[in-house]
Amino acid sequence: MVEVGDDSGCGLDIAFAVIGGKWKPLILYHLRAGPKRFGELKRAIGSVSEKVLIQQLRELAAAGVLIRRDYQQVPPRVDYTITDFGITLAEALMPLCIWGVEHRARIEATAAV
Amino acid sequence: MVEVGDDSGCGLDIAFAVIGGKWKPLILYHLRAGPKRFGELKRAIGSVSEKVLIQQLRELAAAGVLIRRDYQQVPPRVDYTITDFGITLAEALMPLCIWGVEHRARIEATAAV
DNA sequence: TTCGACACTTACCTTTGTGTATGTACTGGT
DNA sequence: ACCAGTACATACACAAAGGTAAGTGTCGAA
Repeated sequence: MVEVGDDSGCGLDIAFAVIGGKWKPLILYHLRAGPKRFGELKRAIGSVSEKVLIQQLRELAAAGVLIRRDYQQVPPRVDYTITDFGITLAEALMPLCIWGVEHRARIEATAAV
Repeated sequence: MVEVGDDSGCGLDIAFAVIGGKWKPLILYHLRAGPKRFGELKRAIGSVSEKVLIQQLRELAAAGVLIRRDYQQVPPRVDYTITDFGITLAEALMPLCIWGVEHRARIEATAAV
């Protein structure tokens, strides 16, 4: 879990305490469209390991941005739903999303891809 | 340097390829107000080490979000200025900043502070 | 009856990121 | 003569983050 650091004046440290984690922004992104099961998320993201996916889902749930719902069935059935609180975060993330799309070419040209 | 990963559909991977680094968002935040010298940034941020600050400044410069200006003086005088491109990124970061400020109390209560 | 799907868990290992400590070349102040 | 400040560089060390591979228990399909 990422920790809340020194007061930076702006709230960036707080935001990154929640979305800091390789796959967390992507998880939020995918959950905006509606609840997803663990396996669905895994396939949607692709290159994430099960261990880390679970771990980050739990941390996001602990922060209150999503909810884990267990249907108590066997074989197991679980899904994850974004909360209203989580939606506010996902929305704050959208401009970055858009920025990335707009500048993808430029950044890919710069970075050691 | 953070690498550009798989195409995630949204542009989040691109954005995080640029601002991924513990102090990069904060550097951008401080440079919005105008050019700053290395020492000024260091004092402004506080708990960053010189090594990492330089490193992240160079990476941000390589990505084109800021410019390093060397006055060729001795003792050395250098400052860092955000570019127009960098400003677009800093602006895309603002909603997260605001989100953090608004939800600071809630997150600090949740996190292991 | 063996296999895959489901949603995990655990132990271990590697990579990445960040920090510490020290050194450099030069100057201005005391 | 000595120390602080300037903007770094470099070697080393450490911790966190992420990945790999294996195992869990139950079910239904082949």
